[in-house]
Amino acid sequence: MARRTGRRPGNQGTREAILDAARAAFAERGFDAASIRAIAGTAGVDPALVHHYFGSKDQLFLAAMNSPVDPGEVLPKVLAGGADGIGERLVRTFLGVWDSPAGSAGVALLRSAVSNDWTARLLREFITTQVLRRVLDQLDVDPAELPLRGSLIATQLIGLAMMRHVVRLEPVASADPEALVAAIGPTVQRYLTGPLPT
Amino acid sequence: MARRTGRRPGNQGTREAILDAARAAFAERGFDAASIRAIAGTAGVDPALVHHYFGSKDQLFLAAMNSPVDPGEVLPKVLAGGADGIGERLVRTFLGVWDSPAGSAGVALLRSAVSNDWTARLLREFITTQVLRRVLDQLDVDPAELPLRGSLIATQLIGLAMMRHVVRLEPVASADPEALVAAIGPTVQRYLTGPLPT
DNA sequence: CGTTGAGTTCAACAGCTGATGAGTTTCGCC
DNA sequence: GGCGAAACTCATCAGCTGTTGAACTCAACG
Repeated sequence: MARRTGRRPGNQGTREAILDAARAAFAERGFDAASIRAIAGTAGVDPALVHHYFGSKDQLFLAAMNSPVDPGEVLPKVLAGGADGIGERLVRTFLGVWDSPAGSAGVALLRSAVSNDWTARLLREFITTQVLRRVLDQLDVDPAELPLRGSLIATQLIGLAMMRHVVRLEPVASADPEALVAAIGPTVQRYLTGPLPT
Repeated sequence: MARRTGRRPGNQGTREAILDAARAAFAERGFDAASIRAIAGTAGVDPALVHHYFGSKDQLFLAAMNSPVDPGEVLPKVLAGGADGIGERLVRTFLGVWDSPAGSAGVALLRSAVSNDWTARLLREFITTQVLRRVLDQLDVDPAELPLRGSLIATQLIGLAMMRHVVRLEPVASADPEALVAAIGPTVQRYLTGPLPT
């Protein structure tokens, strides 16, 4: 079987070029406002080719988000050190991720989740199943308390990302990362290990 | 002078109906995604009438935001009690505002600021000139430290609003307000009066 | 009465959107 | 060389967008 003849070239990076352009566009304008025509334009490609590769705008978005985001790799290092000082380590790692290439995917996800329903669901599921679940496995937090502690941390960290990378409110937008770690780390620490209201 | 003849009826509330529909639409979909046609539709009015009253979509947005938001009224009560327990009072008042009619304007502003540049500028200026300035006047915070303290508070509070009213992550989305006050109040308190990193 | 002008509607413009399907080029294999 | 298939382009569709200008309705005034 497997009669495979015909053109099978190295697919010389145009697919990756489209994904890069898509990530940049989604990060800058959000899912709804980013247009396939503009993405194809900066990738130097015909708009129809985007559909040829990815089928629909939704699937293009999913493909652009899936590749660079991988909490399974970075989270264990944060959790391995135990509960002591985990707040500061979490904030430091969090800030690092947003300044990396994966950061544009994050901005895209965040921007899109605000104006588009199904991307918001995507963000929620990412937070709950990809992040909170792993924390629960590694750290011994009371499973009954984990959702509240986790979403409290989410309010602080998503708010930090919003102000620093989306709304760009100074001086947080261009503050030294370590200053933010020192200021916000204790907050996260308290949300994770401190007392909880009844 | 003042030759005013012709029809001068009571302007029977259609203008307010348009504003209400606009606030709801902007809150639910954001500035870009909300359409004048849809707004006119739920207001039971022809789309052209919206332009007749407000001129452009931008001006309609401004008109819809201006009426219900007034930090000059609620902030003094929060600040009057002095620095003791101001964190909890701020969070309590903040949550109250978002659950009031003014909350939909807030959601609209927040949603829009993420995907639209000039509404983001609007939100930034609202935070800095309407909120932080008044805090500076009433509380004796070192003016040099106020911007950083203020924007740290903004990360926490905007993050709270995002999670509770936009992304709707549970259990924060439907948590008892007083539980959130108890959990987040100390954070705000520390950002405002606690030590600051160099 | 008739004029006036605000309230309101109709029809249409140009521009953009995601998507489709047929057509063309270009390569790898037999 | 020539066949097959992947990479890629062109033209086009229907639908939506904000905005415009002319037209119509109708209550109040002189």
